[in-house]
Amino acid sequence: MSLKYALLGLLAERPDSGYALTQRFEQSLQKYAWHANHSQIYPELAKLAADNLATVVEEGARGRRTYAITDAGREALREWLLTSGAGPRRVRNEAVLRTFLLSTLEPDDAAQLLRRYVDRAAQDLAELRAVVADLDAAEEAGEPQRFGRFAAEFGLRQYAAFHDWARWALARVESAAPRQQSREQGREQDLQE
Amino acid sequence: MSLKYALLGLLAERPDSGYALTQRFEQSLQKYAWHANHSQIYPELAKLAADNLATVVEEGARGRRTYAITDAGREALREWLLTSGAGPRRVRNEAVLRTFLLSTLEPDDAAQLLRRYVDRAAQDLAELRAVVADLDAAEEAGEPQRFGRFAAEFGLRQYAAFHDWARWALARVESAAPRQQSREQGREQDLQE
DNA sequence: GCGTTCATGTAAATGGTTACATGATTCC
DNA sequence: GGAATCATGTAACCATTTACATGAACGC
Repeated sequence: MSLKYALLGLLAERPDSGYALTQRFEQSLQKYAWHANHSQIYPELAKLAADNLATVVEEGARGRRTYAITDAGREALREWLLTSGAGPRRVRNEAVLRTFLLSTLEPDDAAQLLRRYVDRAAQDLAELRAVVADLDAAEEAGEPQRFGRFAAEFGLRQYAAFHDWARWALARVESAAPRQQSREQGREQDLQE
Repeated sequence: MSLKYALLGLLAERPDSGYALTQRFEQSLQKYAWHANHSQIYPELAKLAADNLATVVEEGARGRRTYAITDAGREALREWLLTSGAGPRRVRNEAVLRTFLLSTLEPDDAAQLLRRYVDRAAQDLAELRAVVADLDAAEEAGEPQRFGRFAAEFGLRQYAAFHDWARWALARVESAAPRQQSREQGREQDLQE
């Protein structure tokens, strides 16, 4: 069900082809909200058109078909947003799963992984800050964008929180096993026979 | 693939039955990391046993079968955690999707929803803080828990970030359309002219 | 004895991924 | 003319959800 509304949401911002929507998915939604690839998107667009929630408004080169949201589509989207918030919050996020399970590792393995996470979060943060700076500059210049800026800010705060958490977790893991983090392996003392 | 490792991870903490694992899924993983229900978990456990990554270590009342992770299972889990971090980070999170799409609504609708989100995040935060306090108290008393504390701290920081984001978004939406929000709640003081 | 919780499963349908397939257009 | 990109689709497979199904044990 969610894919349907994700597409309606993207179309509510502006009309686009399946190809373009696939790209917008990759850019704005994939990392935080929802993922889908083209083989799912094309049939779903056909379904939206069949249900009169979207229509083909243009046929261009290379069989390109541009879809636009209809009034019925906009209403369906609004309805879903305003009413559907109550249910259970189910999440699937493999990266987070990995971080949770990391506490099942030996402290040295866990610390090694956490260091990688901290580094990568820092990188992600730097990239997003650049994106946000661009968006803000564009806004200064007059454009009214909304969707992208919200998403970027969300990502920014999420990554910052993750970065902080990973450093907190690393400190905990290191203080739990403050032995040798000098050599990376060489664990000799753990045969407590 | 992820379900397999999620189960191995839970079993790495302690042996449990399919029934108990279903509950642990609901408590610790569902909200942030991964979701699965019993009809998926039972067959997957059978598969783990067939692959010798887990074994039945006890058969109790009511057909209860307790599974434990094997050495091979522990090694498979470690392998996955240490090597699989590179791929694309795909996320499915309906709640976040809804927050992103909210910027397609009329400002008044969006503001109304955001207020709900702010309130709920505050509630979630309060609940988690209580959980964390309990965990920390148990730790003071000697128990060495690891998994649950990491997850709880993660949730805490995540909800805090979401709460902040929602308030930021609300301020933006309200300043974009500062018309009539006088009724509906009773907030009079926010025209800080 | 009756209701609740414990406990496990299977089947049908839906949702999602990966692989296969095709061809037009653009840029060089 | 050849490579890259644009553009759409289908099919087979795997993952997940929902619904159906059963019965033992426990608390009262």
